[in-house]
Amino acid sequence: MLSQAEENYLKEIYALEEETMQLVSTNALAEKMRTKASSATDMLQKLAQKALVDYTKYRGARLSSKGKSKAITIVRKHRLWETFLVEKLGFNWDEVHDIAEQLEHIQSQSLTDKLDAFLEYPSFDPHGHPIPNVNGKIVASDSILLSELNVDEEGILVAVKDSSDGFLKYLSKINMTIGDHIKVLDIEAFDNSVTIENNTTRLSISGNVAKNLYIKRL
Amino acid sequence: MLSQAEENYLKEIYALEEETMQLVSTNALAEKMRTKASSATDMLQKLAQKALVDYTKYRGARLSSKGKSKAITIVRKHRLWETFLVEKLGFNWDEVHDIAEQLEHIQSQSLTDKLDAFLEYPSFDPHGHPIPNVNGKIVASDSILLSELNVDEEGILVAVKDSSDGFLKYLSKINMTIGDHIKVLDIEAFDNSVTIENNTTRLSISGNVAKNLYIKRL
DNA sequence: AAATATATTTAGTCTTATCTAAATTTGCTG
DNA sequence: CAGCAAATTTAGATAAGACTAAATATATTT
Ligand SMILES: [Mn+2]
Ligand SMILES: [Mn+2]
Ligand SMILES: [Mn+2]
Ligand SMILES: [Mn+2]
Repeated sequence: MLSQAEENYLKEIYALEEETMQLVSTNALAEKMRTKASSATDMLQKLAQKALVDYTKYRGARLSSKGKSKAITIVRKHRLWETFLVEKLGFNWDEVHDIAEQLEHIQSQSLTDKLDAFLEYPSFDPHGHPIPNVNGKIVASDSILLSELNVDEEGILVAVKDSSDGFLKYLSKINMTIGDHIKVLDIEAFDNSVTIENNTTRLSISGNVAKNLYIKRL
Repeated sequence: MLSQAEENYLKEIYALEEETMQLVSTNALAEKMRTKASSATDMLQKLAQKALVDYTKYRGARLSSKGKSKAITIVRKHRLWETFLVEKLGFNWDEVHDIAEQLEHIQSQSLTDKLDAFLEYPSFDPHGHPIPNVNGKIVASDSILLSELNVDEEGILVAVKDSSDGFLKYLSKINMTIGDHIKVLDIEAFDNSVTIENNTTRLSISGNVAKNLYIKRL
């Protein structure tokens, strides 16, 4: 059985691999885990020892198939719990991450499966992220970042990239949520800020914000 | 914030105090925690240091009011989660203890409160044990053990004392659950076994079983 | 290709929670 | 009340996971 620390590292290695499509470096991992490079090295050595990652000294690591399957199980639990917290307990989408960070470590296959059934097998969590099914299968997404849209293009906001408290609270403040219909009205060349129309409201968002919103083209 | 180990010890000290109404001894605590006396001593010293227990070397320990309130919070969470698992997810009452043993350590006051509301503020868990309310208040019980009933007395099974898997599975097997109407037909003097009528069925249970069933007299 | 900068690993320390073995205290018995 | 047994504490070790400082490897510049 894996410790919570091991599980958290596996999940982060998985996320970094998906994001960069490259070997995960010690520094990148340490930064995400908010720890020191030496700690990341220790953990990579241990995970390699347990055959959960393929790790080459000084070069970086990637998940083994065993490690990947563990990581997906944890992601599945995390997203199911987030969905439970929002759908059943009435939390806001910006309140659930830290709680799910704990709940994802509860060890019980039958609990996960019954929770999944109770929620009626959801495909996406409150942030629009896909929930792996019981076999670890994840629905492919053809969404792109809002920053990649051109003027006059439209789409539906299907997910956020950054799901930090701060970003989610900002979105709530500007009244933007998953499912919104968005149209690009203008793009400022000098700072990449984007003027959009959303819910018949016109507003301007920074380039950084635009890079954290996943849109499905209409 | 308390570690899981500290929380588990606090909960067990609380249970032992309630059960024996005496100072908790190192050996008794170690046995319940399935650890060694030296480990229990270490933990008692740490808990005393944190003012969660009043502890006198060689004499034993009792919870401080701070420690008791922590313990009750953990018991509250444990029993709320057990109720959730049975009522909402469809687990059997003999499957939930180990999962709740993990869930009780999730840190989030608002989660506990929202879960309580979602379950409509239950007063008892699936084993008939009272659930402390948000202020730590526990409903007093006037139930007695089945072993204390005399021949011809009747009552309702309101709770189990032993809530181990094995005991609960046994009760399921003989078709006995919380809420059953039970009448004592006969008591064997030589081994304290009890013949009862339950659900119009007559059956015999051992003295040990009778000592683990809480009955409310009719 | 050497020099420098950056990334990574290693060595050694710390804390928590466990254990075994040894020392100490308490409590009971003769 | 002395002596022994049981209960409890202390001492010393171990493992996980973190940290700092030092060593080493890799990458970038001249
Ligand atoms: Mn986590
Ligand atoms: Mn999410
Ligand atoms: Mn527990
Ligand atoms: Mn219970």
